[in-house]
Amino acid sequence: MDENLETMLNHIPSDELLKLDNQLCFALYVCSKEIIRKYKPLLDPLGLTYTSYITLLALWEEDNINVKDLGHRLYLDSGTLTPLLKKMETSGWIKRKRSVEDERNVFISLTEEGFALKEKASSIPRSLICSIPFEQGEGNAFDIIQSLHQLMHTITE
Amino acid sequence: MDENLETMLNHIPSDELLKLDNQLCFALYVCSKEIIRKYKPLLDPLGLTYTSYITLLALWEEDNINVKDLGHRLYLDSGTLTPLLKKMETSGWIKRKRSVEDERNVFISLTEEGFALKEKASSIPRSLICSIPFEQGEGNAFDIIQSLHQLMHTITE
DNA sequence: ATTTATTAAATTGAATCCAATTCAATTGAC
DNA sequence: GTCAATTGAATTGGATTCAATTTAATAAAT
Repeated sequence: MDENLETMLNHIPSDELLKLDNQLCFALYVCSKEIIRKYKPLLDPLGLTYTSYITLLALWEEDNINVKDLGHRLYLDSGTLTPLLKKMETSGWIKRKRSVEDERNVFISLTEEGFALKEKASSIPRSLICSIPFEQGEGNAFDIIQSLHQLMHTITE
Repeated sequence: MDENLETMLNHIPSDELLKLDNQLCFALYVCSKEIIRKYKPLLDPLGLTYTSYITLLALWEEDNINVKDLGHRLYLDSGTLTPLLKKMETSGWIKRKRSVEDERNVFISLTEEGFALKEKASSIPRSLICSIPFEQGEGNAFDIIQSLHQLMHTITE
């Protein structure tokens, strides 16, 4: 079995390759949506959406970062981030401040409230993982995360 | 190492659990978005979006299905499907027909054009998998799909 | 120095998605 | 048979996302 992937694929009929359950994209898409849905009841009480949550996760690790770098970290562009960050500023969790050295840059920093939210959010990852009834012996969350990161880097070069 | 997951989690500091790269949701979310982006150049020439593509995949497997069952298959609700299916009808790929036995049901069936599109789409899965430079020895697309399906079922009960 | 190119954010427009509600048809309870 | 509950689609409203464009600031080229 030392044929390469391409050769291997040519031995699989197109009909099989077109089945919904054989699409990597569909499996990712469904898992992503469904797991994000699971966060909702945990985030709602904090007034957070999924996107504002991951933005805070990024800022709790690295504060005072410009929109470009934040977007690079979160795989989001300014079209998504600008309105989100404006809302988060209104909510009082972050400040947006244009750089004086280079006025093209807008730096995002946490407010006291934004930083304090970390405490309240600290139970979320545990709650979430525990809410997923992983089978014994089945690859657990950590294993899957690792595979996905490998995939993520493979996809995005 | 026969402690359960919950006990294990309690030995990991909250700070570690709150890191962006340790979130299962974020890894899924990024992989999902990035891989869907990779489809765009393949789908654009056929006039398909990602959502209409997976809808056709479902219909090529099972034609003449009502909106509810289609939604169940695709993990989408009528709020998403109704406008999508109307557009796909306008494009000439499907027909929507209200059932006479039970007028609450709308059945979706492929037109000749919709069925014929399957030929043109048949190269897409191969093109896509080949466009991802999987490392030797790394889990390949098929392995990941399998893990994700397990996860999908675990998440959605 | 002036012009050109590049960069970072912001804006615009289209598509997607979900949650909640509405509406019509059907089923069930009595 | 009538009223209430349920069901399947459709609708509405809000949020998210990306692609493409615009604007302003800076850097580079000549």
